[in-house]
Amino acid sequence: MMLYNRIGLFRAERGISRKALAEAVGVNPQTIGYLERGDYKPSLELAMKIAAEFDVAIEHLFSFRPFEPVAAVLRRAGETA
Amino acid sequence: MMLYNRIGLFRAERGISRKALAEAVGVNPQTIGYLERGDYKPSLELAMKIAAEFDVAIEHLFSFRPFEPVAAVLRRAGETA
DNA sequence: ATCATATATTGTGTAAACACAACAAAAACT
DNA sequence: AGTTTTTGTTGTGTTTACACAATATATGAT
Repeated sequence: MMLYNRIGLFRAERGISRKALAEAVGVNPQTIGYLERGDYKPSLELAMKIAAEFDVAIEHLFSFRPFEPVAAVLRRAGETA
Repeated sequence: MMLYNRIGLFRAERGISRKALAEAVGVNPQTIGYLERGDYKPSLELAMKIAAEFDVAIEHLFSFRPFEPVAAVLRRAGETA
C-alpha cells in the first residue's frame, strides 16, 4: 500500500534541507530522502516527530490517498487573493 | 522512548476483543497485545488503520506522554452529569 | 463442572526501517 | 569560472515490528 506525504512541501515552505530536518528529528539524512520518495514508510514515532517539527497534524503530513494540490486547498479555503 | 496508547480504552468502550480488532486492521492478535502493553511501537501504517477503525485522530490514540484520565477529560469538557 | 472466549507468555523466523559510508550529479552561491 | 550545498544512488549491517505456533491462565456462559 502506497503512503503519500507532504514532507518536501513543508520543507520547501520553510526552506529547510533534508539534512537539517534529519538532525531536528534525529535520523540519518538519507532516511528523509527515502521517506519523501515513498521508498520507506515511517514508524509512528518518526512520523510524530516530523509532524511536531512542522507543527501539523499527522493526517496532514501522511495519507494513504494522494494529497490534494495546494492550489485546490487554497480555493476551498476561500483565501482572498 | 515510551509510547502510550488508548487502544485498550477504545476497545473496552466498543466491546471489541483484540482478536476482532486484529482482524479489522489486518494483523496478528498478539500484535495488538504487544501494542497495548507498550512492548511494540507501531508502524505509522498500523497506527493509522487502528485510528481509522476507532474513528479517532492518531494524536488521541498514541502519545509520547501519558494520557490524561478520562474522568479529567470529562470534567474539562464540562459534560453535564 | 464444563466449555468457550479472552488474555498473557515464550519461542522462532522474516521483512523492512533504520544507520552509516561512499560517490555522483545537480543546483546555488561567490 | 570555481566551490559549496543539496540531492540521488548504491551497498552493507543491525534492530525491531511483525507473523505464526504452542501453551497457560483467567474469565464467562451454559
